[in-house]
Amino acid sequence: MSANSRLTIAAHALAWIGLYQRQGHEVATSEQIATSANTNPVVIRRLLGELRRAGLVESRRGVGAGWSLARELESMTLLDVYEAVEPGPLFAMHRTTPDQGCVVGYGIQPAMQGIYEGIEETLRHELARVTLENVLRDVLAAPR
Amino acid sequence: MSANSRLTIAAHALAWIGLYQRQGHEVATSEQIATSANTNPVVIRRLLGELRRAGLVESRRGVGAGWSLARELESMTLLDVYEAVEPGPLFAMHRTTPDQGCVVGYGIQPAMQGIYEGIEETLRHELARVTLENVLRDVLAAPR
DNA sequence: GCATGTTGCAACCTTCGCTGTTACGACTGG
DNA sequence: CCAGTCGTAACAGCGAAGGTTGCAACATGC
Repeated sequence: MSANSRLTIAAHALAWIGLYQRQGHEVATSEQIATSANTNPVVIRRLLGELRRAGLVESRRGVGAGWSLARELESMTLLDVYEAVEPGPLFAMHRTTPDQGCVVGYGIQPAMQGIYEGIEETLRHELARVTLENVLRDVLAAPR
Repeated sequence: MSANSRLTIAAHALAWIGLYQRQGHEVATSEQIATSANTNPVVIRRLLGELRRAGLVESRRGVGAGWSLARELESMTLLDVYEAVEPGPLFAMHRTTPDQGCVVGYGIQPAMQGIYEGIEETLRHELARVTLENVLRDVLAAPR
């Protein structure tokens, strides 16, 4: 599976904003987050833009602008983040329609569809069990 | 997540070989399977080669050559197939090391690693619950 | 009202993995 | 020896994602 770091970076950004706000700051800039994540500010803005559409963060413009949480970290789960930044299904069907004249070619897609749906439902359930507060706690618990 | 059809095609190929053998044939050719899956025989050979390394199928060369199952479909699970054809982890870390001088940058990777491992374990458990016999049954159960 | 700092967003390049395709050697049964 | 099939390398095409640059939009302070 072509591994995708979008969920990781998004969690990183949310944890960073959350911690920064607890230290008394109002807003965090994409520049600061990008430095922590060692990437480009535009990448962060793109990701946070998707999180904003999902109602997880807010942004201000102008001088003293930046990003802030729209909800408490306790009320955000990895599922919220996952659905905000990962569009498609986990497993894909054939890129071209299989031979509908063949018994297997005809039945394989509905069969796999049903199986995959169950598995993705379980995945979503697991993601929903982890809040961003859990993530931040784990981050701060890392041994020096 | 960039969706990947490898697991789907591999399951298709195994179901096809299994059904073909039940119809009294000894071996299936990559050409036949490719026709059913509407793709190129080389793609099938590559995938089946990985399944052979995992001990799920066997191949013969020479005249009358082709592929056969190494085990019964009942004893193969989607987890076996998944591990044979999907190399990496489901979720990736940052492509570049985050800022180790930042608390979040320092702790984020171990934190996410632990979370992801739990989730992937659950995913593997779900995949292990589905046998290729289940898949073939679902395939044949598709309404006409 | 102007300077400043930041977001919003488009455009483009690079990289990477997968698929598709061609080609050809290796192998084996007849 | 011939024919059919696997085994595998090589390469092109595609799409997703990240990285980068550039610039307009915006809000705040002076």
